[in-house]
Amino acid sequence: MVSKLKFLLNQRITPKQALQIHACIIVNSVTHLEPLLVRQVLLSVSNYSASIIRYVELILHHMQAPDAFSWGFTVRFLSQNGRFSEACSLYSEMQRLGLCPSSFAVSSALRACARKVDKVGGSLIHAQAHKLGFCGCVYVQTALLDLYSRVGDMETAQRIFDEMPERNVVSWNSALSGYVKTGNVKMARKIFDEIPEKDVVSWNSMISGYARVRNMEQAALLFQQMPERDSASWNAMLSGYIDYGNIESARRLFDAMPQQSSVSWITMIAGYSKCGDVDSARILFDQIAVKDLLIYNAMIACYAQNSRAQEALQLFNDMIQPDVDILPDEITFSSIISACSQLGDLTSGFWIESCMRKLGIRMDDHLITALIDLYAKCGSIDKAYELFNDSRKKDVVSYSAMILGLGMNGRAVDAIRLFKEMVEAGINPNLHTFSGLLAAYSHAGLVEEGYRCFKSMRDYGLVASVDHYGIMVDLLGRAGLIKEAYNLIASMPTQPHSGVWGALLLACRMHNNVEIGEIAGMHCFELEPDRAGYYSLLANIYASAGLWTNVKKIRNIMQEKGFTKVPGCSWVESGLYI
DNA sequence: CTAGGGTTAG
Repeated sequence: MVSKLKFLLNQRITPKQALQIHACIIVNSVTHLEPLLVRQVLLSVSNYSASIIRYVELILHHMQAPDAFSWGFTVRFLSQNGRFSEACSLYSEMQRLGLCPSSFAVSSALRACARKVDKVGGSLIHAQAHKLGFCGCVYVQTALLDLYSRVGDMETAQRIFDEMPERNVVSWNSALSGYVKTGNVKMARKIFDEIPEKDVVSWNSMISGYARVRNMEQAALLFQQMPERDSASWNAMLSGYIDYGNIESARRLFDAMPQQSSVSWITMIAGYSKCGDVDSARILFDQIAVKDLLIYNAMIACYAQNSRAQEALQLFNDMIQPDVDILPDEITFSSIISACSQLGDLTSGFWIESCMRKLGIRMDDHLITALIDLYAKCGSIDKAYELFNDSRKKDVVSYSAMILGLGMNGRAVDAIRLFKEMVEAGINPNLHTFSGLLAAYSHAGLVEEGYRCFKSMRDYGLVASVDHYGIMVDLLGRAGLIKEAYNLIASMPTQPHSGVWGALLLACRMHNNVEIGEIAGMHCFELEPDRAGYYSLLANIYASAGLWTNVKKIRNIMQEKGFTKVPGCSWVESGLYI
């Protein structure tokens, strides 16, 4: 068996073959493998990142006594392929086994902590590197510099940088990107100007620094001045224009690029997604000759974020077909679960969960939160609660999902309690949190408390969005406080959308208020002329007041517009309410 | 090995 494996490994193996080797190891329980052999397995498969990562870890765990090299290699391998959590846990595991990490493993583990923005974990490794005497190694120093830069501790980063006896261009660039990431363009520029030999990465970092603070003029200036541009330079400009909200400029740049990379396509698709232009995103997507996992993820996310759940699921289905055969990852599933949640489709939720188990997908915080939302929206509030309670890291997103779910399931008291718990835990609520909380008050009909809650948003430094006003109008309107609801709309700092006026119109129908109902109706007609529901609501308001001439007028308009049937109960489905 | 550009949850 071992000799057979050895033979295979001396060939140039493909990912599929590597998988077969792995299967052999498992099936035949070859646990007495020599470290050398496993080392070769690791080296062979490391050329095929994405789909093979999970197996590397498995292989390691099937070795009898892996040596420090194999552990270190695996840590580096995982860290370089975006599996930061796995890299960190393997790093600590090798130490529990009494193996001494090399500077190789240390810098990889530091990189993993840096990317995870895990300052505590990173500091522990820092202390350890110190003890092991690795702090004189320029790679370790640069990794430390990068760690503190990424967690936003620029004082420590600067200190490490100052104490470095020798700096290479990577060290300079790490410090530079630290200031770029913390939004300190001034210091970034200072570092940039001091770099003895700037390379293309230095220029790119500085460009994205300007792009980050929306200074596209300076970014464009540097872009023109730089001696050579690579793909990342163009992409930095591209994402700058997109964050700036200037999709047209982004597209012009995209079309002018000498060569679009995978990153360019993804940036562009995400850009269209952000401004709601799903169709343009799809047109781009279809033009891509070779689509990888991240491109599928971007397009699926685009559908999911723009309420086109059905298409998200369809694309997911396409990508797992044998002719495409791309393995989905955590990010794919986050979007897919969100899509199922939008459809209120618990059945496909179960299917997705079994799919994830089959693929060995790890439940990360994003996935747990997505599942909480799915179960909560589908009425399985207890299952959602279970997930929430079991989750290690509760943040503002998972709390918000849970609060929203409780409110929707008529458990306003629990929602309010959870909100208090969250604030006491030192987690700051955001706009999403208040959408859920206000909706809970609205469902429970707690007018005064809801209004107080709405007012309290300011105390958290939050400015209510149109949607929050919509919920408040609904809350007041249902309680019959039509005039107050109307005044609230009048006091809005931004233009109300049709949802807000629609909520008022519905309240007027419930309480038969002709005067304000007319105003609300007119606004609705103006904002959404082709929605029949608004017309019939106003007609009903007139009818209830016996204003039959007005009823007739509305009916005539409806006929002219070709609205034949008067929708009765489509209001909930039509999305006026969440 | 360490640095720059991209995809995820309410």
